[in-house]
Amino acid sequence: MSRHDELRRTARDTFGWAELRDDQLTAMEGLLDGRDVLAVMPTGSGKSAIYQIPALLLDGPTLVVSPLTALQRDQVGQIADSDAPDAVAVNSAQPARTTNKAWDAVTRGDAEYLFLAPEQLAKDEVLEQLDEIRPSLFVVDEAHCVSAWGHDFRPDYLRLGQAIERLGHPRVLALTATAGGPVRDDIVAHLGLRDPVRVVSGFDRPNLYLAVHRATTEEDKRAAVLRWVRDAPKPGLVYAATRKDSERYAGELGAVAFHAGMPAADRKRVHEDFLAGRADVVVATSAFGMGIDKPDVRFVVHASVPESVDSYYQQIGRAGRDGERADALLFYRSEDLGLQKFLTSRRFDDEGTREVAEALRDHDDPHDLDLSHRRVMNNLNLLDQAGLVEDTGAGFRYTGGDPAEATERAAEVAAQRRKLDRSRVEVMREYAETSACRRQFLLGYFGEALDEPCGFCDTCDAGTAAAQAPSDGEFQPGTPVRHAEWGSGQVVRREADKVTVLFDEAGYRSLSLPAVRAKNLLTEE
DNA sequence: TGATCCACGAGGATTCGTGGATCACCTGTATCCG
Repeated sequence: MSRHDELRRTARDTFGWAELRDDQLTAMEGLLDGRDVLAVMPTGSGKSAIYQIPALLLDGPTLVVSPLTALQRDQVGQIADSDAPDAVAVNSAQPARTTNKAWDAVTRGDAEYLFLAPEQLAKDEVLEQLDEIRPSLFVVDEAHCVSAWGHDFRPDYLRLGQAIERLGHPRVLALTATAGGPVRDDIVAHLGLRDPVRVVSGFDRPNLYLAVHRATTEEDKRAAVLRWVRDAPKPGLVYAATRKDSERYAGELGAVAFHAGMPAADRKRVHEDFLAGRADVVVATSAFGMGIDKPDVRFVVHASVPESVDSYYQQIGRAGRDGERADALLFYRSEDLGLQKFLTSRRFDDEGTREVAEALRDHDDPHDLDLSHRRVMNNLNLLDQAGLVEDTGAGFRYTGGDPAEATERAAEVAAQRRKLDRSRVEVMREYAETSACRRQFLLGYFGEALDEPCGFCDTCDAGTAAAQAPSDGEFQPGTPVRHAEWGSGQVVRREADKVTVLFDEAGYRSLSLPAVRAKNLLTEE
């Protein structure tokens, strides 16, 4: 039997899936060949199948790293409903007895799938257990979290690469629904994927109507949001930048709020009410959405600009999954970018970095310092990225010399990261302010070309998009270029008189084409 | 980064502009304690 047939038969007999698509098969075959795989596919396109099926054809259990315990529960339940072998989860929220039973089941081979959060893999005893059961497949679900959260919020995400090595580098599958080029590279680099098979399926969501409503004052914007949402067909989602704002809009709209500051029980209820259709409109911070797969969401409104196109695209992707028309509308004031810049401008933790460097130099465990876990890990990650720390598997080896100098090198790494974050905010500005086709803009950002303006966004309707279409073949997206000051980079977008480049060091920059031509600012490489 | 508050001072009489200080704040898991 051919491998395709074998995969298809397993899909049908065990999971009841009648068909597998080509991109799913390509990714699965990569795994069966022993390759690492990075799969970027829209939600609802059967991403989980990519590991669930090969897992049954490979010897040894499958480890799935997933960011939320709620998602883990859903997945365990979904597998339990199929004819596949058992799935179990290990996390801090369950009784020790349940965790012990889970480990036993995986060790004995009774359970095939083991779900964990990345924080579990930071624990020695967990890695020892995993070393014994020798997983044959290491899955990182929602892999954009490596890039989105690993650099500050959940630093254990950046340690997954070391965990993979420590387990003898089983084949690795990284799965996500949103990742532009730099995010993909970040995932590959931090997980240490070896020459991975990259499967990227289409980003376009042609049934989403893209539009931006510009406002000059906060009051005007607020009134416009309220007016629009009241008249819009429901259900829908409104994203606000702050918790306070989410509650205020919810109050004014007679809708429900959702943010991470709410009690867990309330959050659960909002989530369930929205899915069940008991709540028409949820006004949320970025906390809402992961794991939401509701087909008939008619709009995703942003009452304030988010911090990157990656986040924006992920959030509007929750609309119109049924394929019917849905609206993705951004209410924009350029002043709102300031808040995002503030939020992404983490100050470098000079003192903490030096303390961690000193502890490592003296062969002390940095976790014994009087610093939070997050602070220790973030500084450790910075030192690692500056090339001053080596993970030997048994612990960290410090190669940084003088801690004061090491701190300076780490500061440079942090500064570069900040530059990239800020330039990502600037790309959001460009999306909001462009008169070119918004769909071409978004798809271009993710490295996908759309030859003609889409005809289904506000700039196309206004007739400005057509005028912005580039007239010649110079500086096409994907072209490697060099700039005297900003070094090397890659073109990500091209309009009639403007080109946007992602520079390795300086982040995203937009340059005026007449100036580029007149002063010969960019050379194609 | 940007909004807001307050003190201050010119110069005018309950005004108005300026500058400095202050504050705003998105994401989850694990662990400990009562």
